[in-house]
Amino acid sequence: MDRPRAEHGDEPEGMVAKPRAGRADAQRNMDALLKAALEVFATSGVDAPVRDIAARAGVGVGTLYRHFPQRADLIAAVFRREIDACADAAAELAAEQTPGDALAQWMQRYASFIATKRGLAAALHSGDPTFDTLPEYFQKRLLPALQALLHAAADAGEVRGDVDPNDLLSAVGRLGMRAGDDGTAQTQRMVALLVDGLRYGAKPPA
Amino acid sequence: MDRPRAEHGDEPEGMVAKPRAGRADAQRNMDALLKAALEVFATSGVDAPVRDIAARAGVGVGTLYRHFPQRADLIAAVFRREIDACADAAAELAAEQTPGDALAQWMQRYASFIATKRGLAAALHSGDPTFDTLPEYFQKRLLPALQALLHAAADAGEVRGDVDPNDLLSAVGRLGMRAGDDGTAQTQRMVALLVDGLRYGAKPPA
DNA sequence: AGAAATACGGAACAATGTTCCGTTTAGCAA
DNA sequence: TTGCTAAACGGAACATTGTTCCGTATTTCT
Repeated sequence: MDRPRAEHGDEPEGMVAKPRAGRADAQRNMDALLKAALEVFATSGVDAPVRDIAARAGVGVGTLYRHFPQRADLIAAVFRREIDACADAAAELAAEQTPGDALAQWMQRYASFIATKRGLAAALHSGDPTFDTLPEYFQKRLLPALQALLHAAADAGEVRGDVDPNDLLSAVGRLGMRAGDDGTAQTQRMVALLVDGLRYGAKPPA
Repeated sequence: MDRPRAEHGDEPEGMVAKPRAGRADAQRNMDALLKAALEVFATSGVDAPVRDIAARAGVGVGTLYRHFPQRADLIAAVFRREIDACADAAAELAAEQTPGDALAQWMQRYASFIATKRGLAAALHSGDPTFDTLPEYFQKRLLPALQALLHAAADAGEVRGDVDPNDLLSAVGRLGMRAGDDGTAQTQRMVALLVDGLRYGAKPPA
C-alpha cells in the first residue's frame, strides 16, 4: 500500500518549512469530490462512472485520481464518513431510552442506514482488496457502540447475555441490505424478529 | 430470438427440463457453457470475464451470446439450476425430521447454499434488470418449500405462527451472504438466533 | 448429395477504470 | 509586487471487458 498521505504529524520547526499541509485548492477539491460522490452514489449507486463524479465536483478525472488513487478509495472514504455518524447516534439513544429500547432502536437505525446505501453490498462482496478494510472499519467504529448497548440491555435483564456482538452487528448489517420494493418495512420486521431472538430466554420462566 | 422455449412446468422430475433444441451442437455448447460458468464462477466469482467462460467451454464469445444474450442471463441460468436443487431438499428434510428440526435445518442449508455463491449478493444488488427476475425465482421455488416447513412447525407448536414466510426467506438469504473468513460458523450462529426469534412466544411457558 | 437454415468464431465496437504528461496555479521569497 | 517552484489540475490516451456483427462452417432435411 503506497499511500503517500501524510503519515507523520510532526513538523520540525527550525528547518526549511515546507507547505506539507497541502494546498488550499487541493483541500477544496477533495471536499467537493466527497460531496459530489455522496450525491451521485445516492442517485445512481456506487457503480456510477467516475467521470460523472468528477464532472459534478467540477474537476477532471486526473484530480479525482490524485485524491483517491482507486475508485474504491473514494467509495470507502464516503462510507467511512457515514459510519462515523451512525456510531455517534448510539450514545444519544442510550442517553434517552431504556437499555432495551435503545438497543432495539439502534439496530433499526443501523439497518435503515445500510438500506440507504445502494450498492454497498455489491462493493463489500466485490472482492476488491480496498474494501477489505471497510468491514474492519464498520467493526472498529460500530462494535463498541453496539457492545455498550447490548451489555446494558443484558444487565437490565431485557435480553440474554450469550450473544456475540460481532454476530449481531453482521446480522443487522445484512438484514439492512435492501432487496425489493417494500424493503424498508420488511427490513424492520426482520430486525424485529432478530430482536425477539435476543429476548428469547432472557428471563427464564420461574 | 430462437430460444427454444420450454415454458411448460409439466416436468415433475428433478432433472432440468431440457429445452428441445434445434441442433445437437447447439445443445451441447449450451451445456458446456453452463458447466464452464458454474466452475468459473466458483473459482473467480460472478465477475469473471465472459471470455474466460467461453474459453473454458471451448467456444467463442459469439456462441456464448447466442445462448445468453446478456452476461447476466448466463449468471441467472446458473443460479436457477442450483435453486431448484435447494428447493427439492425441503421435501426430503420434512420426511426425515420433526417439523421444527426440518425447518431449522433447511434454514441452515439454504443459508450455507447462499454462502457458497460468491458474488451472488453483488449480482442481486447490481441494479441490472436481468437480475430482477432472480429474487422472483427464489421466491417462486423456495417460498412454497419454506411455507410448508414453517406451517408444519407452527402447527406442532414449535414456532410461532405470526411470521411472514417472505420475511423469513429474505432474512435467511441475507444472513447467508458471507462476509469475512469464519463466515460459515458465524452464519450458523446468526441463523440460529433467527430461529430462536421464531420460537419466541411459540409456547408460552405455563 | 445438395440446399437451406442454423450455429459458430472472433474481429470490431462501446463503455468505463486508470495512467500520463503538458499546463496552470498556490504559496513563498526577495 | 514580481518571480520561482513544487504541487495540483485537466483531459487525452490507454487497458480491460461487455456486446454486436457478419463471413464461414456445420447440421439437418429432402
